[in-house]
Amino acid sequence: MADISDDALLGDYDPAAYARPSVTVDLVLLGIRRGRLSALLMRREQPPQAGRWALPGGFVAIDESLDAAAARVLRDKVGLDGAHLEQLYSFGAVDRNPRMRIITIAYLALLREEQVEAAVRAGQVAVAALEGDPAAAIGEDRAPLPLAFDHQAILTLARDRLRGKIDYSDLAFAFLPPRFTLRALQDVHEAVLGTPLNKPAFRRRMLDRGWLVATGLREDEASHRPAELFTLGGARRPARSQ
Amino acid sequence: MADISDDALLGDYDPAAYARPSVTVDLVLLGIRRGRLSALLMRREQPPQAGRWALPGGFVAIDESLDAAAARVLRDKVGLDGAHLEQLYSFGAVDRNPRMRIITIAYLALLREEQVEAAVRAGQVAVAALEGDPAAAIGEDRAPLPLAFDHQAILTLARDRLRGKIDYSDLAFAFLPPRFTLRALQDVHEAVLGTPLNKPAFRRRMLDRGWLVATGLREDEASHRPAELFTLGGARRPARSQ
DNA sequence: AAAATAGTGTCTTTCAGACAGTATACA
DNA sequence: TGTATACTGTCTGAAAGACACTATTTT
Repeated sequence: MADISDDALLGDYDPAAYARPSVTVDLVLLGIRRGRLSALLMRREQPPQAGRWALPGGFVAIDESLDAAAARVLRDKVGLDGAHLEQLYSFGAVDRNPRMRIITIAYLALLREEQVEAAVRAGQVAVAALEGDPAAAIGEDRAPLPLAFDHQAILTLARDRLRGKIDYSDLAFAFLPPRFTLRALQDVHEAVLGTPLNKPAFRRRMLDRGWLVATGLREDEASHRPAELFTLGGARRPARSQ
Repeated sequence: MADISDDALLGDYDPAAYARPSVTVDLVLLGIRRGRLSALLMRREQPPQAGRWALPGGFVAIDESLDAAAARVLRDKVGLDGAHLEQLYSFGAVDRNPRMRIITIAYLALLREEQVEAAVRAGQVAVAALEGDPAAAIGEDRAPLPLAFDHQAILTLARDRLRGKIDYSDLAFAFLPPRFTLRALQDVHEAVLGTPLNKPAFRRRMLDRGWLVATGLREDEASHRPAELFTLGGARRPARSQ
Protein backbone atom coordinates (compact mmCIF):
# COMPACT_ATOMS: atom_id res chain seq x y z
CA MET A 1 0.00 0.00 0.00
CA ALA A 2 2.85 2.35 0.68
CA ASP A 3 3.49 2.67 -3.03
CA ILE A 4 -0.03 3.76 -3.72
CA SER A 5 0.17 6.66 -1.33
CA ASP A 6 2.95 8.32 -3.31
CA ASP A 7 1.64 11.39 -4.99
CA ALA A 8 -1.12 9.41 -6.56
CA LEU A 9 -3.10 12.41 -7.69
CA LEU A 10 -0.19 14.77 -8.07
CA GLY A 11 2.30 12.92 -10.22
CA ASP A 12 1.92 10.90 -13.35
CA TYR A 13 1.50 7.73 -11.36
CA ASP A 14 -0.32 5.02 -13.25
CA PRO A 15 -3.15 3.43 -11.28
CA ALA A 16 -3.76 0.97 -14.09
CA ALA A 17 -0.84 -0.96 -12.69
CA TYR A 18 -2.80 -1.71 -9.54
CA ALA A 19 -5.90 -3.78 -8.98
CA ARG A 20 -9.00 -1.64 -8.88
CA PRO A 21 -12.14 -2.15 -6.86
CA SER A 22 -15.37 -2.53 -8.80
CA VAL A 23 -17.93 0.20 -8.33
CA THR A 24 -21.68 -0.27 -8.20
CA VAL A 25 -24.72 1.76 -7.30
CA ASP A 26 -27.41 0.26 -5.07
CA LEU A 27 -30.90 1.70 -4.77
CA VAL A 28 -32.88 1.96 -1.57
CA LEU A 29 -36.40 2.23 -2.95
CA LEU A 30 -38.79 3.55 -0.36
CA GLY A 31 -42.50 4.17 -0.48
CA ILE A 32 -45.45 4.43 1.85
CA ARG A 33 -47.61 1.35 1.75
CA ARG A 34 -50.57 0.84 4.04
CA GLY A 35 -49.40 3.61 6.29
CA ARG A 36 -45.94 2.12 6.73
CA LEU A 37 -42.59 3.06 5.33
CA SER A 38 -41.63 0.19 3.05
CA ALA A 39 -38.72 -0.85 0.88
CA LEU A 40 -38.58 -2.65 -2.44
CA LEU A 41 -36.19 -5.60 -2.55
CA MET A 42 -35.09 -8.15 -5.14
CA ARG A 43 -34.60 -11.80 -4.38
CA ARG A 44 -31.14 -13.04 -5.32
CA GLU A 45 -31.39 -16.09 -7.51
CA GLN A 46 -27.67 -16.70 -7.90
CA PRO A 47 -24.80 -17.05 -5.46
CA PRO A 48 -23.36 -15.45 -3.55
CA GLN A 49 -26.15 -15.16 -1.02
CA ALA A 50 -28.78 -16.79 -3.23
CA GLY A 51 -32.20 -16.65 -1.62
CA ARG A 52 -31.44 -13.53 0.33
CA TRP A 53 -33.01 -10.19 -0.46
CA ALA A 54 -31.00 -7.35 -1.89
CA LEU A 55 -31.19 -3.79 -3.06
CA PRO A 56 -31.41 -3.44 -6.82
CA GLY A 57 -27.99 -2.43 -8.12
CA GLY A 58 -25.58 -2.50 -10.98
CA PHE A 59 -22.04 -1.70 -11.98
CA VAL A 60 -21.12 1.84 -12.85
CA ALA A 61 -19.96 1.95 -16.45
CA ILE A 62 -16.76 3.70 -17.40
CA ASP A 63 -18.61 6.42 -19.26
CA GLU A 64 -21.57 7.15 -17.01
CA SER A 65 -21.87 9.30 -13.93
CA LEU A 66 -23.03 7.94 -10.60
CA ASP A 67 -26.39 9.68 -10.93
CA ALA A 68 -26.81 8.30 -14.44
CA ALA A 69 -26.00 4.79 -13.24
CA ALA A 70 -28.60 5.08 -10.50
CA ALA A 71 -31.21 6.28 -12.99
CA ARG A 72 -30.32 3.42 -15.32
CA VAL A 73 -30.70 0.81 -12.60
CA LEU A 74 -34.04 2.33 -11.65
CA ARG A 75 -35.20 2.09 -15.23
CA ASP A 76 -33.76 -1.26 -16.26
CA LYS A 77 -34.01 -3.27 -13.07
CA VAL A 78 -37.06 -1.80 -11.43
CA GLY A 79 -38.91 -0.56 -14.48
CA LEU A 80 -39.53 2.93 -13.12
CA ASP A 81 -38.79 6.38 -14.37
CA GLY A 82 -38.81 9.75 -12.73
CA ALA A 83 -38.61 8.86 -9.07
CA HIS A 84 -36.83 11.18 -6.69
CA LEU A 85 -33.22 9.98 -6.58
CA GLU A 86 -30.49 11.26 -4.29
CA GLN A 87 -27.16 9.93 -3.23
CA LEU A 88 -27.13 8.42 0.25
CA TYR A 89 -23.71 7.12 1.25
CA SER A 90 -20.88 4.98 -0.04
CA PHE A 91 -20.04 1.60 1.42
CA GLY A 92 -16.59 0.18 0.95
CA ALA A 93 -15.72 -2.42 3.57
CA VAL A 94 -13.21 -4.82 2.04
CA ASP A 95 -15.25 -7.92 2.77
CA ARG A 96 -18.73 -6.60 2.10
CA ASN A 97 -18.95 -8.91 -0.89
CA PRO A 98 -17.24 -12.30 -0.57
CA ARG A 99 -16.61 -12.71 -4.29
CA MET A 100 -14.76 -9.54 -5.07
CA ARG A 101 -13.99 -6.09 -3.86
CA ILE A 102 -17.00 -3.93 -4.56
CA ILE A 103 -17.51 -0.36 -3.48
CA THR A 104 -21.11 0.71 -3.74
CA ILE A 105 -22.62 4.15 -3.82
CA ALA A 106 -26.06 3.82 -2.28
CA TYR A 107 -28.92 5.97 -3.57
CA LEU A 108 -32.20 6.83 -1.97
CA ALA A 109 -35.20 6.55 -4.31
CA LEU A 110 -38.58 7.78 -3.12
CA LEU A 111 -41.67 6.41 -4.81
CA ARG A 112 -45.30 7.37 -4.97
CA GLU A 113 -47.83 4.72 -4.08
CA GLU A 114 -48.67 4.11 -7.71
CA GLN A 115 -44.99 3.56 -8.51
CA VAL A 116 -44.65 1.02 -5.74
CA GLU A 117 -47.64 -0.89 -7.06
CA ALA A 118 -46.36 -0.72 -10.62
CA ALA A 119 -42.98 -2.14 -9.61
CA VAL A 120 -44.61 -4.93 -7.65
CA ARG A 121 -46.94 -5.78 -10.53
CA ALA A 122 -43.96 -5.90 -12.87
CA GLY A 123 -42.83 -8.70 -10.60
CA GLN A 124 -39.25 -7.66 -10.21
CA VAL A 125 -39.44 -6.67 -6.57
CA ALA A 126 -41.18 -7.40 -3.30
CA VAL A 127 -42.34 -4.90 -0.71
CA ALA A 128 -41.31 -5.08 2.92
CA ALA A 129 -42.16 -2.74 5.77
CA LEU A 130 -39.21 -1.21 7.59
CA GLU A 131 -39.37 -1.61 11.33
CA GLY A 132 -37.13 -1.59 14.36
CA ASP A 133 -33.60 -0.52 14.92
CA PRO A 134 -31.60 -1.51 12.99
CA ALA A 135 -34.30 -1.47 10.35
CA ALA A 136 -35.63 -4.92 9.52
CA ALA A 137 -37.54 -5.68 6.33
CA ILE A 138 -40.84 -7.27 7.36
CA GLY A 139 -42.69 -9.21 4.67
CA GLU A 140 -46.43 -9.53 4.13
CA ASP A 141 -46.47 -12.54 6.47
CA ARG A 142 -44.83 -10.47 9.24
CA ALA A 143 -41.63 -12.52 8.91
CA PRO A 144 -38.37 -10.62 8.47
CA LEU A 145 -36.68 -11.04 5.11
CA PRO A 146 -33.03 -12.13 5.29
CA LEU A 147 -30.93 -9.45 3.64
CA ALA A 148 -27.80 -9.91 1.54
CA PHE A 149 -24.38 -8.42 2.19
CA ASP A 150 -24.45 -5.18 4.21
CA HIS A 151 -27.84 -4.21 2.89
CA GLN A 152 -29.44 -4.05 6.30
CA ALA A 153 -26.99 -1.34 7.29
CA ILE A 154 -27.75 0.52 4.08
CA LEU A 155 -31.49 0.30 4.68
CA THR A 156 -31.08 1.52 8.23
CA LEU A 157 -29.01 4.48 7.15
CA ALA A 158 -31.53 5.33 4.44
CA ARG A 159 -34.42 5.28 6.86
CA ASP A 160 -32.55 7.35 9.44
CA ARG A 161 -31.48 9.90 6.86
CA LEU A 162 -35.03 10.20 5.62
CA ARG A 163 -36.26 10.71 9.17
CA GLY A 164 -33.68 13.39 9.75
CA LYS A 165 -34.55 15.30 6.59
CA ILE A 166 -38.31 14.84 6.34
CA ASP A 167 -39.14 17.78 8.56
CA TYR A 168 -37.13 20.50 6.92
CA SER A 169 -36.81 19.27 3.33
CA ASP A 170 -39.33 18.67 0.58
CA LEU A 171 -38.66 14.93 0.53
CA ALA A 172 -42.14 14.09 1.81
CA PHE A 173 -43.70 15.32 -1.42
CA ALA A 174 -41.81 12.71 -3.41
CA PHE A 175 -44.15 10.13 -1.85
CA LEU A 176 -47.27 11.99 -2.94
CA PRO A 177 -49.09 12.65 -6.20
CA PRO A 178 -49.09 16.21 -7.57
CA ARG A 179 -52.30 17.00 -5.72
CA PHE A 180 -52.68 15.87 -2.14
CA THR A 181 -54.49 16.71 1.05
CA LEU A 182 -52.85 17.95 4.23
CA ARG A 183 -53.98 14.74 5.87
CA ALA A 184 -52.11 12.69 3.27
CA LEU A 185 -49.01 14.80 3.86
CA GLN A 186 -49.27 14.24 7.58
CA ASP A 187 -49.73 10.50 6.99
CA VAL A 188 -46.43 10.48 5.10
CA HIS A 189 -44.62 12.25 7.92
CA GLU A 190 -46.11 9.91 10.48
CA ALA A 191 -45.21 6.80 8.49
CA VAL A 192 -41.63 7.95 8.06
CA LEU A 193 -41.18 9.01 11.68
CA GLY A 194 -43.18 6.13 13.06
CA THR A 195 -44.99 8.39 15.48
CA PRO A 196 -48.25 10.38 15.48
CA LEU A 197 -48.13 14.14 15.06
CA ASN A 198 -50.26 16.96 16.38
CA LYS A 199 -52.74 17.98 13.71
CA PRO A 200 -53.17 21.73 14.22
CA ALA A 201 -49.44 22.21 14.76
CA PHE A 202 -48.64 20.22 11.66
CA ARG A 203 -51.07 22.22 9.52
CA ARG A 204 -49.75 25.51 10.83
CA ARG A 205 -46.17 24.55 10.21
CA MET A 206 -46.81 23.35 6.67
CA LEU A 207 -48.93 26.32 5.68
CA ASP A 208 -46.60 28.88 7.28
CA ARG A 209 -43.71 27.38 5.32
CA GLY A 210 -45.22 28.85 2.19
CA TRP A 211 -44.53 25.85 -0.03
CA LEU A 212 -48.13 24.78 -0.39
CA VAL A 213 -50.61 26.22 -2.84
CA ALA A 214 -54.31 25.62 -2.28
CA THR A 215 -56.04 24.51 -5.46
CA GLY A 216 -59.61 25.20 -4.39
CA LEU A 217 -60.33 21.62 -5.46
CA ARG A 218 -61.42 18.94 -3.02
CA GLU A 219 -60.81 15.24 -2.88
CA ASP A 220 -63.66 13.01 -3.95
CA GLU A 221 -64.51 9.45 -3.05
CA ALA A 222 -64.69 10.38 0.60
CA SER A 223 -67.67 9.29 2.66
CA HIS A 224 -67.36 12.38 4.78
CA ARG A 225 -66.34 16.01 4.38
CA PRO A 226 -63.75 16.13 1.59
CA ALA A 227 -60.42 17.81 2.25
CA GLU A 228 -58.90 20.51 0.13
CA LEU A 229 -56.22 19.54 -2.37
CA PHE A 230 -52.87 21.31 -2.35
CA THR A 231 -49.93 21.38 -4.69
CA LEU A 232 -46.29 21.98 -3.97
CA GLY A 233 -45.61 25.39 -5.38
CA GLY A 234 -43.39 28.31 -5.89
CA ALA A 235 -40.62 29.53 -3.68
CA ARG A 236 -39.40 26.67 -1.61
CA ARG A 237 -35.88 26.43 -0.37
CA PRO A 238 -34.73 23.89 2.19
CA ALA A 239 -34.11 25.58 5.50
CA ARG A 240 -30.87 23.66 6.03
CA SER A 241 -28.41 21.59 4.09
CA GLN A 242 -28.26 17.93 4.78
CA MET B 1 -24.16 -0.02 -21.38
CA ALA B 2 -27.02 -2.36 -21.95
CA ASP B 3 -24.79 -5.34 -21.31
CA ILE B 4 -23.69 -4.07 -17.98
CA SER B 5 -27.19 -3.73 -16.65
CA ASP B 6 -27.88 -7.43 -17.04
CA ASP B 7 -28.12 -8.98 -13.64
CA ALA B 8 -24.79 -7.58 -12.70
CA LEU B 9 -25.12 -8.32 -9.03
CA LEU B 10 -27.36 -11.28 -9.33
CA GLY B 11 -25.70 -13.54 -11.83
CA ASP B 12 -22.15 -14.65 -12.23
CA TYR B 13 -21.41 -11.76 -14.54
CA ASP B 14 -17.76 -10.88 -14.70
CA PRO B 15 -17.07 -7.18 -14.28
CA ALA B 16 -13.37 -7.75 -14.88
CA ALA B 17 -14.25 -7.89 -18.55
CA TYR B 18 -15.24 -4.22 -18.48
CA ALA B 19 -13.20 -1.11 -17.89
CA ARG B 20 -13.41 0.03 -14.31
CA PRO B 21 -13.29 3.54 -12.96
CA SER B 22 -10.50 4.36 -10.53
CA VAL B 23 -11.53 5.18 -7.01
CA THR B 24 -9.92 7.74 -4.76
CA VAL B 25 -10.64 9.43 -1.46
CA ASP B 26 -10.25 13.20 -1.12
CA LEU B 27 -10.01 14.97 2.21
CA VAL B 28 -11.64 18.29 3.03
CA LEU B 29 -9.53 19.35 5.98
CA LEU B 30 -11.23 22.09 7.96
CA GLY B 31 -10.15 24.01 10.99
CA ILE B 32 -10.79 27.32 12.70
CA ARG B 33 -8.01 29.77 12.14
CA ARG B 34 -8.16 33.38 13.32
CA GLY B 35 -11.86 33.07 13.89
CA ARG B 36 -12.54 31.88 10.34
CA LEU B 37 -13.42 28.50 8.97
CA SER B 38 -10.44 27.49 6.87
CA ALA B 39 -9.39 24.63 4.62
CA LEU B 40 -6.04 22.97 4.06
CA LEU B 41 -5.06 22.60 0.41
CA MET B 42 -2.11 21.17 -1.51
CA ARG B 43 -0.58 22.82 -4.51
CA ARG B 44 -0.46 20.55 -7.56
CA GLU B 45 3.04 20.41 -8.96
CA GLN B 46 2.28 18.09 -11.89
CA PRO B 47 -0.27 18.15 -14.67
CA PRO B 48 -3.14 17.95 -14.99
CA GLN B 49 -3.99 21.28 -13.46
CA ALA B 50 -0.48 22.01 -12.23
CA GLY B 51 -0.38 25.16 -10.12
CA ARG B 52 -3.94 24.81 -8.96
CA TRP B 53 -4.85 23.91 -5.42
CA ALA B 54 -6.38 20.58 -4.55
CA LEU B 55 -7.71 18.49 -1.74
CA PRO B 56 -5.25 15.90 -0.47
CA GLY B 57 -6.27 12.54 -1.85
CA GLY B 58 -5.15 9.11 -2.91
CA PHE B 59 -6.28 5.94 -4.60
CA VAL B 60 -8.21 3.39 -2.62
CA ALA B 61 -6.23 0.18 -2.53
CA ILE B 62 -7.84 -3.13 -3.34
CA ASP B 63 -7.52 -4.34 0.23
CA GLU B 64 -8.42 -1.28 2.25
CA SER B 65 -11.77 0.17 3.23
CA LEU B 66 -12.79 3.71 2.33
CA ASP B 67 -12.38 4.85 5.92
CA ALA B 68 -8.93 3.26 6.07
CA ALA B 69 -7.92 4.95 2.85
CA ALA B 70 -9.01 8.31 4.22
CA ALA B 71 -7.04 7.73 7.42
CA ARG B 72 -3.99 6.72 5.40
CA VAL B 73 -4.13 9.84 3.25
CA LEU B 74 -4.47 11.94 6.38
CA ARG B 75 -1.41 10.29 7.87
CA ASP B 76 0.83 10.02 4.81
CA LYS B 77 -0.04 13.16 2.90
CA VAL B 78 -0.93 15.57 5.65
CA GLY B 79 1.11 14.10 8.48
CA LEU B 80 -1.76 14.04 10.97
CA ASP B 81 -3.30 11.36 13.09
CA GLY B 82 -6.50 11.16 15.03
CA ALA B 83 -8.55 13.90 13.43
CA HIS B 84 -12.30 13.52 13.23
CA LEU B 85 -13.01 11.88 9.86
CA GLU B 86 -16.40 11.29 8.33
CA GLN B 87 -17.56 10.51 4.86
CA LEU B 88 -19.06 13.46 3.03
CA TYR B 89 -20.25 12.57 -0.47
CA SER B 90 -19.10 10.78 -3.60
CA PHE B 91 -18.34 12.60 -6.82
CA GLY B 92 -18.47 10.73 -10.07
CA ALA B 93 -19.00 12.99 -13.05
CA VAL B 94 -17.41 11.34 -16.08
CA ASP B 95 -15.24 14.32 -16.96
CA ARG B 96 -14.26 15.47 -13.51
CA ASN B 97 -10.69 14.48 -14.22
CA PRO B 98 -9.46 14.98 -17.80
CA ARG B 99 -6.89 12.20 -17.67
CA MET B 100 -8.98 9.27 -16.60
CA ARG B 101 -12.26 8.29 -15.06
CA ILE B 102 -11.96 8.80 -11.33
CA ILE B 103 -14.71 8.45 -8.79
CA THR B 104 -13.82 10.07 -5.51
CA ILE B 105 -15.32 9.60 -2.10
CA ALA B 106 -14.87 12.89 -0.28
CA TYR B 107 -14.22 12.90 3.46
CA LEU B 108 -14.62 15.68 5.96
CA ALA B 109 -11.71 16.00 8.39
CA LEU B 110 -12.02 18.39 11.31
CA LEU B 111 -8.85 19.64 12.93
CA ARG B 112 -7.97 21.37 16.15
CA GLU B 113 -5.99 24.57 15.91
CA GLU B 114 -2.80 22.83 16.92
CA GLN B 115 -3.29 20.25 14.15
CA VAL B 116 -3.77 22.96 11.55
CA GLU B 117 -0.54 24.64 12.66
CA ALA B 118 1.34 21.35 12.68
CA ALA B 119 0.24 20.53 9.13
CA VAL B 120 1.22 23.98 7.92
CA ARG B 121 4.61 23.75 9.64
CA ALA B 122 5.19 20.37 8.00
CA GLY B 123 4.93 22.36 4.79
CA GLN B 124 2.65 20.02 2.89
CA VAL B 125 -0.39 22.25 2.87
CA ALA B 126 -1.53 25.85 2.83
CA VAL B 127 -4.43 27.34 4.75
CA ALA B 128 -7.21 29.28 3.08
CA ALA B 129 -10.29 30.84 4.61
CA LEU B 130 -13.60 29.68 3.18
CA GLU B 131 -15.87 32.52 2.17
CA GLY B 132 -18.80 33.22 -0.09
CA ASP B 133 -21.20 31.02 -1.94
CA PRO B 134 -20.02 28.87 -3.55
CA ALA B 135 -17.19 28.68 -1.06
CA ALA B 136 -13.99 30.29 -2.29
CA ALA B 137 -10.61 29.56 -0.74
CA ILE B 138 -9.10 32.90 0.26
CA GLY B 139 -5.35 32.94 0.85
CA GLU B 140 -3.35 34.99 3.34
CA ASP B 141 -3.09 37.81 0.79
CA ARG B 142 -6.89 37.90 0.43
CA ALA B 143 -6.62 36.52 -3.12
CA PRO B 144 -8.72 33.48 -4.01
CA LEU B 145 -6.78 30.30 -4.71
CA PRO B 146 -7.62 28.61 -8.02
CA LEU B 147 -8.92 25.15 -7.30
CA ALA B 148 -8.37 21.99 -9.31
CA PHE B 149 -11.03 19.74 -10.83
CA ASP B 150 -14.40 19.90 -9.03
CA HIS B 151 -12.82 20.68 -5.71
CA GLN B 152 -14.67 23.94 -5.25
CA ALA B 153 -17.95 22.06 -5.36
CA ILE B 154 -16.59 19.59 -2.82
CA LEU B 155 -15.45 22.38 -0.51
CA THR B 156 -18.81 24.08 -0.78
CA LEU B 157 -20.67 20.92 0.04
CA ALA B 158 -18.38 20.26 2.99
CA ARG B 159 -18.95 23.71 4.42
CA ASP B 160 -22.70 23.51 3.92
CA ARG B 161 -22.90 20.09 5.50
CA LEU B 162 -20.88 21.28 8.47
CA ARG B 163 -23.19 24.26 8.84
CA GLY B 164 -26.21 22.03 8.73
CA LYS B 165 -24.88 19.64 11.35
CA ILE B 166 -23.02 21.92 13.73
CA ASP B 167 -26.05 22.80 15.79
CA TYR B 168 -27.37 19.35 16.60
CA SER B 169 -24.26 17.19 16.36
CA ASP B 170 -21.06 17.06 18.34
CA LEU B 171 -18.93 18.10 15.37
CA ALA B 172 -17.99 21.43 16.94
CA PHE B 173 -15.96 19.67 19.61
CA ALA B 174 -13.67 18.19 16.97
CA PHE B 175 -12.26 21.69 16.52
CA LEU B 176 -11.51 22.11 20.22
CA PRO B 177 -8.99 20.70 22.68
CA PRO B 178 -10.26 18.34 25.38
CA ARG B 179 -10.83 21.25 27.76
CA PHE B 180 -12.44 24.39 26.42
CA THR B 181 -14.48 27.37 27.54
CA LEU B 182 -18.03 28.06 26.48
CA ARG B 183 -16.76 31.17 24.74
CA ALA B 184 -14.39 29.05 22.64
CA LEU B 185 -17.25 26.72 21.76
CA GLN B 186 -19.36 29.68 20.71
CA ASP B 187 -16.47 31.03 18.64
CA VAL B 188 -16.41 27.73 16.74
CA HIS B 189 -20.12 27.87 16.03
CA GLU B 190 -19.85 31.47 14.90
CA ALA B 191 -16.90 30.78 12.62
CA VAL B 192 -18.68 27.86 11.00
CA LEU B 193 -21.98 29.64 10.56
CA GLY B 194 -20.37 32.95 9.70
CA THR B 195 -22.79 34.82 11.94
CA PRO B 196 -22.77 36.03 15.56
CA LEU B 197 -24.87 34.18 18.11
CA ASN B 198 -26.73 35.27 21.20
CA LYS B 199 -24.60 34.49 24.24
CA PRO B 200 -27.15 33.67 26.95
CA ALA B 201 -29.20 31.58 24.53
CA PHE B 202 -26.12 29.71 23.36
CA ARG B 203 -25.02 28.92 26.90
CA ARG B 204 -28.48 27.74 27.87
CA ARG B 205 -28.77 25.51 24.86
CA MET B 206 -25.36 23.94 25.30
CA LEU B 207 -25.75 23.38 29.03
CA ASP B 208 -29.31 22.06 28.74
CA ARG B 209 -28.10 19.55 26.17
CA GLY B 210 -26.30 17.72 28.95
CA TRP B 211 -23.15 16.94 26.99
CA LEU B 212 -20.89 19.31 28.86
CA VAL B 213 -19.18 18.57 32.13
CA ALA B 214 -17.82 21.43 34.18
CA THR B 215 -14.31 20.72 35.39
CA GLY B 216 -14.13 23.37 38.11
CA LEU B 217 -10.90 24.47 36.45
CA ARG B 218 -10.50 27.86 34.86
CA GLU B 219 -8.51 29.05 31.89
CA ASP B 220 -5.34 30.93 32.64
CA GLU B 221 -3.41 33.46 30.60
CA ALA B 222 -6.42 35.73 30.58
CA SER B 223 -6.02 39.37 31.51
CA HIS B 224 -9.52 39.41 32.88
CA ARG B 225 -11.89 37.12 34.67
CA PRO B 226 -11.03 33.58 33.51
CA ALA B 227 -13.78 31.37 32.15
CA GLU B 228 -14.58 27.90 33.39
CA LEU B 229 -13.25 24.94 31.45
CA PHE B 230 -15.61 22.21 30.31
CA THR B 231 -15.14 18.78 28.82
CA LEU B 232 -17.38 16.83 26.50
CA GLY B 233 -18.80 14.11 28.66
CA GLY B 234 -21.08 11.21 29.16
CA ALA B 235 -24.41 10.60 27.56
CA ARG B 236 -24.51 12.43 24.30
CA ARG B 237 -26.54 11.24 21.40
CA PRO B 238 -27.19 13.31 18.31
CA ALA B 239 -30.74 14.59 18.27
CA ARG B 240 -31.10 13.76 14.59
CA SER B 241 -29.42 11.75 11.92
CA GLN B 242 -27.63 13.57 9.18
C1' DA C 1 -80.18 13.38 12.03
C1' DA C 2 -75.94 10.57 12.48
C1' DA C 3 -71.33 9.72 11.38
C1' DA C 4 -67.03 10.95 10.08
C1' DT C 5 -63.45 13.71 9.06
C1' DA C 6 -61.92 18.68 7.81
C1' DG C 7 -60.50 22.60 9.69
C1' DT C 8 -59.96 26.41 13.54
C1' DG C 9 -59.55 29.15 18.10
C1' DT C 10 -57.17 29.48 22.06
C1' DC C 11 -54.68 28.30 26.22
C1' DT C 12 -50.39 26.79 27.88
C1' DT C 13 -45.64 25.64 27.64
C1' DT C 14 -41.24 25.97 25.83
C1' DC C 15 -37.48 28.22 24.08
C1' DA C 16 -34.80 31.70 21.54
C1' DG C 17 -33.46 36.69 21.27
C1' DA C 18 -32.47 40.90 23.66
C1' DC C 19 -30.56 43.51 27.11
C1' DA C 20 -29.22 44.87 31.28
C1' DG C 21 -27.34 43.64 35.22
C1' DT C 22 -23.89 41.30 38.64
C1' DA C 23 -19.37 38.75 39.41
C1' DT C 24 -14.47 38.18 39.30
C1' DA C 25 -10.20 38.21 37.44
C1' DC C 26 -5.80 41.31 36.24
C1' DA C 27 -3.51 45.82 35.94
C1' DT D 1 -10.31 51.42 41.40
C1' DG D 2 -10.75 50.66 36.42
C1' DT D 3 -11.34 47.54 32.78
C1' DA D 4 -12.45 43.59 30.51
C1' DT D 5 -14.79 39.58 30.12
C1' DA D 6 -17.56 35.76 32.55
C1' DC D 7 -21.88 34.74 33.80
C1' DT D 8 -27.04 35.38 34.99
C1' DG D 9 -31.99 37.26 35.58
C1' DT D 10 -35.76 38.51 33.26
C1' DC D 11 -38.73 40.35 29.71
C1' DT D 12 -40.70 39.48 25.22
C1' DG D 13 -42.14 37.18 21.24
C1' DA D 14 -42.45 33.04 18.23
C1' DA D 15 -43.87 28.57 17.76
C1' DA D 16 -45.35 23.80 19.33
C1' DG D 17 -48.57 20.72 22.03
C1' DA D 18 -53.15 19.95 23.75
C1' DC D 19 -57.89 20.15 23.42
C1' DA D 20 -62.14 21.52 22.45
C1' DC D 21 -64.90 23.47 19.23
C1' DT D 22 -67.17 24.50 14.60
C1' DA D 23 -67.85 23.18 9.55
C1' DT D 24 -69.19 20.31 5.80
C1' DT D 25 -69.77 16.39 3.41
C1' DT D 26 -72.08 11.48 2.72
C1' DT D 27 -75.36 8.08 4.29
